[in-house]
Amino acid sequence: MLRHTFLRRMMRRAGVAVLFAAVGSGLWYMQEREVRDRLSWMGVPTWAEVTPLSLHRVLRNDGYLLGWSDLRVSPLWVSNVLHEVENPHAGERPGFRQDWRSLWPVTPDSYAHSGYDRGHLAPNYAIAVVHGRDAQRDTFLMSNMTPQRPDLNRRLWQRLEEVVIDRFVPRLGTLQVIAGPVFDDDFLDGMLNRVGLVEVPEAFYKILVVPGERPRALAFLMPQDVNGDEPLDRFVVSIDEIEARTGLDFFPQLSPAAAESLEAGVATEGWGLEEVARLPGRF
DNA sequence: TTTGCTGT
Repeated sequence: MLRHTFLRRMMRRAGVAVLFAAVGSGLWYMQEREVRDRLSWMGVPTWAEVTPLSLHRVLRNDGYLLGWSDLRVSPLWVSNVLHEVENPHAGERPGFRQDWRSLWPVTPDSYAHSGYDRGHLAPNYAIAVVHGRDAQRDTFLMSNMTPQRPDLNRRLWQRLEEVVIDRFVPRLGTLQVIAGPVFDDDFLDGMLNRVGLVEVPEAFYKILVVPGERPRALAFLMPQDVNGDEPLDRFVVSIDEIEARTGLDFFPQLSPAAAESLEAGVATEGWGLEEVARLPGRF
């Protein structure tokens, strides 16, 4: 009899524990979903085809999300939202920091004497202005860096980032931005072509979307090997082309019809791209 | 007001 009540009491406790775990993980899941929805319109990028090289873990940062590949030792995509602000102001540049969530030791020194820059994917200035100081600090995590040639990083890519926050956002309002690297198809080349442990991309993409009833998109694909003073509109591509080059599926929550109309073609009307394509660089 | 590196 005594034994019987003891068992029942234990069962009840176990039940309560399971209930707590279920509610807790349910709440965690809902909150995670809520954050992801806020930081990534129509869902975070996913892989079109499951291979070891396409796997990524979603790392949550202040102001942006990042898909981390443990095999490439590299981000595969970063996603953030930009909107207009009253008085744009960015604090002083914080220092580069190791991101312990990457597991692999990628330190601020890892790129030294490599000939490559530590190139931001989620940009310092735009994120700082829109999302504040803590978000700005998060853009300096080494997990947000990819090896970029200086002429790309400091010139062409910098001009693109400047045009996005200074021209496109005021003109079009809120923008969903996704940026990331493009890698060589060859597995062995990828294993050998590294800065420290980090795989060196052969190109970079940036996708801009104006969300809404009839969303509009503009996408760029820029190779490492540029002079830096090329007009930006030379690098415009369709989202489908970026998906083909990266193996990623962007905006997976779009219906097939909506995805087709947004991603299949190139439509530059309305962006004012001609006016900004040749603006000189800052550096 | 926006990118970085190297050498001291």
